[in-house]
Amino acid sequence: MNHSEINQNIVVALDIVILTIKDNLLKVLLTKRTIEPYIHRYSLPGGIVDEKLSLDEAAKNILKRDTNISDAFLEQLYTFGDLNRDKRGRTISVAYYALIDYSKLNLIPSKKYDEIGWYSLSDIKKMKFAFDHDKIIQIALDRIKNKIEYTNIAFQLLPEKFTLAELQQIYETILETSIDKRNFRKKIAELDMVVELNEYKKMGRMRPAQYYKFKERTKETILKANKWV
Amino acid sequence: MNHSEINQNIVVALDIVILTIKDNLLKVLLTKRTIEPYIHRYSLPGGIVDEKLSLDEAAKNILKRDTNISDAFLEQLYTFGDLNRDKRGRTISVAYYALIDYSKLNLIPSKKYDEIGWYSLSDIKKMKFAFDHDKIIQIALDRIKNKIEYTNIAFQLLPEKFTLAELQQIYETILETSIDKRNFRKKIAELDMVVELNEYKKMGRMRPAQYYKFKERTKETILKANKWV
DNA sequence: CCAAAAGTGTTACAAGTACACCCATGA
DNA sequence: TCATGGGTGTACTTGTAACACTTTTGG
Repeated sequence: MNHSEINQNIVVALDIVILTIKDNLLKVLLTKRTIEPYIHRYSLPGGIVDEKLSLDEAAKNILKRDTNISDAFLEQLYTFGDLNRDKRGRTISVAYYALIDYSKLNLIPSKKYDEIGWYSLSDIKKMKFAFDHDKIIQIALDRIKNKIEYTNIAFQLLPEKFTLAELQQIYETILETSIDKRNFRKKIAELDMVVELNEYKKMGRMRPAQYYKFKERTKETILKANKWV
Repeated sequence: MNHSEINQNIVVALDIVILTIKDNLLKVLLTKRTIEPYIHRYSLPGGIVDEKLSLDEAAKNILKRDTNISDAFLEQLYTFGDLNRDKRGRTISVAYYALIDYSKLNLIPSKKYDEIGWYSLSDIKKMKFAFDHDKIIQIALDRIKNKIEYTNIAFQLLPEKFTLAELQQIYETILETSIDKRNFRKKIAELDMVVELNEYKKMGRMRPAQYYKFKERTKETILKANKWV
């Protein structure tokens, strides 16, 4: 079969679940659609894939376009390919998810959207979404909840310098549990992934908290060794 | 943007890494191409996605077409979207992987292929592949190696009745380790996922081995609880 | 009675969990 | 001096790993 003979009518879109933590809440970047279909519903940042870009490049471009961030953690999530996802015609969406440090953020409003903003999980429960974007978000949340357990991706949500309480808060927020402070610190020390700095965060009239930084900021690392079952 | 105005020239393909275990070796189903491009190289079963089928349906169809199996474990793996994957034009491939019980197998030879067959990991190392199919296989192997640790997917590689030695062999083959027999049996018993049968497998002049079956044959189950880090 | 794989428990070690008090600061 | 979050160690429980012998069968 020659490629030019293929008469396949599928549009390839790409959507990104961009996550951050602000005020101890996990938040998703969403836009409110101003055009049909699904006008006035919320949707993920995304677009049609430019055929001259690889999927990873296309994802980077969208992230840059909507957040002005170009070095975040960005990973493919899943490809959504049900029929009738999009009323306009057959469309599959390659979904990605990104984790960004809120302090690095610089939102770029787009003409296409009248609202672009961060919404917490409790906001999301009440909202109506375009396409299957609620499902995409749910799968992204499941993924990060799972992945934070055995990798160091929590890094991506923090600035260069952070306190151990801040790091712990990231875990608690994502896993929706509380963690014992002493056990947490013991484990982090064992993992040998952070270095203490000689700087302290002053917070009102409390004892200042020591700042730490990650040894390897960018690289995703598997922390847990495999056991056989 | 109206869908009909989109002039995007990307072909959506779908490839499946079909895995089984035979003679204590993990094997992949491959075909040798008889047409250009990549003539005489090995490739995964797959094809162009029919726009009238969802991705999951398309994957099922291909699995059925090439193995005549319709109830196997089949899960989306990853979507490969680099430029120049296919010399003929821009193509992305939504890859799936499947685990099947070799004893259920009934290969359907296709005109398109002059050889369709099972190849072990040691075979694969020496072979030349079409497209990026070597990369796809590697990612499927990584996935199953990881997933066998915390789910019951090993089920899918065994027939209804099996002995504990056979189950253990599946784990040993996939994880490429040896496991202590007593510890393995203890763990399997704790997981409460198998039931003993009053049937025994006779094997020459050795003591017969008791047959077991899985409690829930079809459902994928998460076996390991999440810890916080 | 021999060869071959099936089957079975206990001990030692590592990892995870639970838990309570002192410290440093600014108001 | 007091209120607040930062910072620390130890005992207990659970899970994992190491290890050797008896059983059943057919030839």
